[in-house]
Amino acid sequence: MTHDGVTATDRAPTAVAPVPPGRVVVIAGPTGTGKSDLALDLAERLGGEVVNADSMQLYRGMDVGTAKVPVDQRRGVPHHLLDVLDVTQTASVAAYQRQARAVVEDIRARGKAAVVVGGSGLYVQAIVDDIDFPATDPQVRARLQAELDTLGADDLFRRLRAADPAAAAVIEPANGRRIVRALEVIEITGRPFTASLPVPGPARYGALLVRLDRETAELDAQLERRVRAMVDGGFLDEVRALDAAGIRHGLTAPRALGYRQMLAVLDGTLALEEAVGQTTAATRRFVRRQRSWFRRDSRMVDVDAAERGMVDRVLDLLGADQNAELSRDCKSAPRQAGLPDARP
RNA sequence: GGCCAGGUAGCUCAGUCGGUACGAGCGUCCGCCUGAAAAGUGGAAGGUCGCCGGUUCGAUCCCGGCCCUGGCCA
Repeated sequence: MTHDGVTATDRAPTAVAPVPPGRVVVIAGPTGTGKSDLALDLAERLGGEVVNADSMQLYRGMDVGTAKVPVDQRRGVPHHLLDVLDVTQTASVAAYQRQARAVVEDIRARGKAAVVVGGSGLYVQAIVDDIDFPATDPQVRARLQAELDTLGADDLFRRLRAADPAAAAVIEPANGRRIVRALEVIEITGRPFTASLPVPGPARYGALLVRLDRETAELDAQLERRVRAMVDGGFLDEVRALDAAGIRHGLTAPRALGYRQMLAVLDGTLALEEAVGQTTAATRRFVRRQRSWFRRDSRMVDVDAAERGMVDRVLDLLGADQNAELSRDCKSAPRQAGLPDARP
């Protein structure tokens, strides 16, 4: 874990409202909007620590392609949950949830602010919402996956419809991935797969949820520049090294934006220019998906990345919110029933 | 200048042996999302069928002219 000496005690003088210790702020939103920078600024001003909520930055060695903030640019602010997985390992939201909550709780216990940053919507929700992930079983999963490959989605979907009509009603017949998971859960737990979303109650830890975004045309142009800069910055070499490290044997890492394309370039099946174009296009599509994911969360506060003074703005929001936060903390606010409240 | 191929959805292209374009992929927009989530997936909106004229009850499809694109020849 990256844990360089922290000297964030000397904060810049500000006129914003004071922020109580132990606060949690989440910086979410589409990729390429400058979340990492904003998070770093906030952490610096708050004397806080950064917690990564980006599924791909979890991987060791995936740096330029994931736009991971280089160690020497972290300004001494401790960063957590970066470089915790080998590219051959499969990422898992449930595992991430446990680790991330433990990290956030540890930071709070030390009286510091936690700044969670990332564009992986489900990961952010896993920290802040009461999502309970049913267990998994590699054996069962592998078998179902094999059946999906040989029999096809239609066949498994029929099975799901028989086993759990409610789940079949919400899952698309062609979505093999979700069908497999549903069947897996049913088999393991012996209970129907309740394909229902968690009710978005108040965010855990009284977290402030910030949705950072910027105008589409500008963001799209920025993405194009960014992909180009990644390639100029040694993206291909990075992927070559990861290839040697066995990234192709991984399930998650080799499918990451850009990495898939660079691997094709190494194979000689894709021209570099083509790869750049495809990566940009895929990233654009990803941004649209991220937006539709975050859009539905009414708790989020919008911040425009083009706006000046974003940091003060967020600090103000944190300060203004403090009474609500304090009362929530002191009086054991009712969480949703049936779930362990992991707050310290 | 001559010959050939072609001009159909934003892009690449199907198709209609004359009767309201079953169009497809990509893109765009909107949505879904419970141990792979930078993954996986559903839907919608888009077309004066190059232009002008002719034949015909009726033309994107036939005829003539013109414009444009690519190739070949000179």
